[in-house]
This record gives sequence, C-alpha cells and structure tokens, in this order.
Amino acid sequence: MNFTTRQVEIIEASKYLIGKKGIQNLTIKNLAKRMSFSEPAIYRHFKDKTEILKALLLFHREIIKSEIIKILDSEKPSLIKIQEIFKFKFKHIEKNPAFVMIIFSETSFQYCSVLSSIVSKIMEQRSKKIIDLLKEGQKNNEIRNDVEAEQLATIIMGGIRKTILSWKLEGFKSDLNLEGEKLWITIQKLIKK
Amino acid sequence: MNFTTRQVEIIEASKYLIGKKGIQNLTIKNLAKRMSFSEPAIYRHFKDKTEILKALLLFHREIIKSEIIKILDSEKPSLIKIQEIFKFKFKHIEKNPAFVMIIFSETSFQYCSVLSSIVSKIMEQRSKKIIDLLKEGQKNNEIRNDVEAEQLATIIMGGIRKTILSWKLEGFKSDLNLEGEKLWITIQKLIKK
DNA sequence: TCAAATATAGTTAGTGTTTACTAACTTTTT
DNA sequence: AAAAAGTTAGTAAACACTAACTATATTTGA
Repeated sequence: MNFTTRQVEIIEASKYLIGKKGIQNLTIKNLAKRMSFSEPAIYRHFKDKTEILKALLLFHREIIKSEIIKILDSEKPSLIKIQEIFKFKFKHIEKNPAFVMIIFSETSFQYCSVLSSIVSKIMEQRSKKIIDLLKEGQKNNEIRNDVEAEQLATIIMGGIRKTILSWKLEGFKSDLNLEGEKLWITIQKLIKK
Repeated sequence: MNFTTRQVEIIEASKYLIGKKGIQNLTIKNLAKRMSFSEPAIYRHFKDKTEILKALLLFHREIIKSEIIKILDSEKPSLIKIQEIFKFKFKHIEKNPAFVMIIFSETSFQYCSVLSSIVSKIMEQRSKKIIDLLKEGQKNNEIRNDVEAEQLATIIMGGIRKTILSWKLEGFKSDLNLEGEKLWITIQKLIKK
C-alpha cells in the first residue's frame, strides 16, 4: 500500500477518467493520454489494469477510513458521531464526484473476483462500524432499541446511497449537501429515543 | 412496445446472460449461442445492441408496473399497500435474480444516454408512487407526519436496494425474503403512527 | 572524484483477441 | 413470387498487453 509518486498520479488520472464517463472510460489508451505519455509506460508502474483498479480502491479506502476513525475516536454522543459520518460522506462525494462512479461500479467489477471481493469487504467493514455505533447509541439510550441495529444501518446506508444515486441520475443538478441534510433530519427523528 | 415471439425470446436470453455474469456477459456472440443460431440472425430482430437493452428494460418495467398498479388499486390501508409492494419486490428479485444485475447496472448504462434516461425515468416513477402512497398514509393518520414523505421514500427504497446489494455481494447465500421481512419490521415500526 | 555499469522510465511499433456489425447468399414461410 | 428469417464469411475498431529499443538517472568501483 505504499505507492510511488507516479503510481499516485496514475490513480488520480484513473479517478478522473472514471468520474468523467464511468468505469468503461478507464482504458489504458485514455489513461496514457491523460498522463501525456505512451501506453506501455503505464506498465512500468502497474502490472496490469486490475492492479490499477485495486490500487484505486485501496488508496481511497484508506483516506475514508482515517476520516471515519477520527470521528469514531472522538468523545461525542453516538448520534452526533453518526451525523458527522453522514456529513462527511456527502461532503466527500460532492467534492469528489469521481468517486460516485466507483461506488456504483460494484457490479462492473463482478467479472473480476479480486475487485469484487475488495468492494464487498469495504462495504462490510463500513456496515459493521455503523452497526457498532448504533448499538452503542442504543445502550446509552440515545437511539431507540425497539428496532435492530442491523436494520437501522441498512436504512441509513441505503438512504445515503439512494440519495447519491438520484443525484447522479438527475445529472448532478441538485444540491447534494442539502439533500443529505434533509435525509439526516428525517433519519435522526426516526432513530432517536 | 409490442414484441414478436422471437424478440421476447431474445429478451429472455439477454436476461439470462446478464443474470449469470453481469452486463458485460451480454454480447451478441453469447446471445447467438444461447439462442442457438448465428450472430447476424439477432440483427433480423433488433437494429442493434442498444435496442435489445432498451427492450429488456421496457419489457420488465411493464411487468413490474402492472403488479404495482394492482396493489395500489386495491382497497387497503396505505401501510398494507407499502408492505405488499415490499414483499413483491423481494419475491420478484429472488425469483428473478437476473434482474438484480439489471437494477444495479445503472452506471453501466451511463455511456448510453438513451438507456440511462430510461433507467432514471423508471426510478423516478417508482419513487413518485411510493411518495404518493406515504402521503396518503400520512393523511389517513397511518403514517407519522412529523417527517417528509420524500425522505421516507428514500429510506424505504434505499433500504430495499441496500439489502439486495448485500445479498448479491455475499454471493446470494442468505435468505433474501427473510432479510426483506426483517427490514420491513423495522421500517414499519419507524414510520407508523 | 569521475567514468563505467546498471537500474529506471520512457519510446515506437506491433500482436492477438474481442467486439458490434455487415454484405451477400440460402432456406423457409406466407 | 416475394417477404421473412436464417446462413457463412468477413470487416473495422477497440482492447489489454508485449518486444525491443533508447534516454536518463543513480550507483559503484578504481
């Protein structure tokens, strides 16, 4: 997980390409053009295309992970922590629209077991953190405990994903942060005790 | 939207291929093999590949639409109607796993504006129906009205999608109908008055 | 210290495979 | 007789990737 400068540049270029026109826009040819050098030069830095996608996923996972951990490690009520994760996710996506495409490319990765297992692992870890947080909140009497934390997590994560997907399908026109806030107001009313 | 027998057969074959290995498995070659005839024969029934995908989307939209309308037109409380839509969706998916791939291929269709606009229209129509149903429920005092119907719809649809996605990423191992029921129990507790 | 050796990172030109799709012909149905 | 639905054989473009060569740093040894 230690990438060279050039590797990071290639990861950034890949992100740019996927963000622009989706995963099928990430070709070695386009990547080389974006990097302003020849196609075979790419292969001096990554064994093959799968390695690039793998690096892209892992590189971003780390960025998000460290941010989430920062939130989790703070001494705040669970509900506030969830709210902060909420806000971070929407801010991160709006700042980094390329990542939306990557998030919604799980199915495109399906042909490649290496990539699909990375994606499902990332998602599982996220779910687990949210579930733990919700359980903590239930214990501390911040969150209602007549419902299961697992299902609450599904609703929260699903709601976030659906909001982002709608934003994407509408052509990124609406104000994503605003939609995120509206969603949070509702979720917070539904789950708090 | 009137398809010939052969066209329907090709649609079914496409569904089969996508269901097996995702959208990238839908090639003219594979389609011809599945239909047990030559590649150019496909083009006697559809102008190009995009037309096939378009037909696939529209054909299925009709099937689901008619089922949803049947539920909506019945004389039952809103909450029951939502529950029935819920059940139908999970049953439909479990019976028809091919369709999961299609649902989660929005991003794969993105390169083609015709297809992506069909997908976003379908989704918008679905959202609208759920929102109307929720508003009806709020009016009739079945559903809490301290939250906005739009956001409730996002949560419900997002929750369903997330449940299906997790099921897919786990390799279709868990019992989807059971997961759907657990989700419904939670959602119902959260939204009812 | 500085030239020779070597490792690194780029180039051009090309390969084999897969893709959607077509031209031209033949068989089958109406 | 003609329209519909199939066939074989093939095309052009896109794709990931490679062989072989070259320029440029970096390291090493007298």
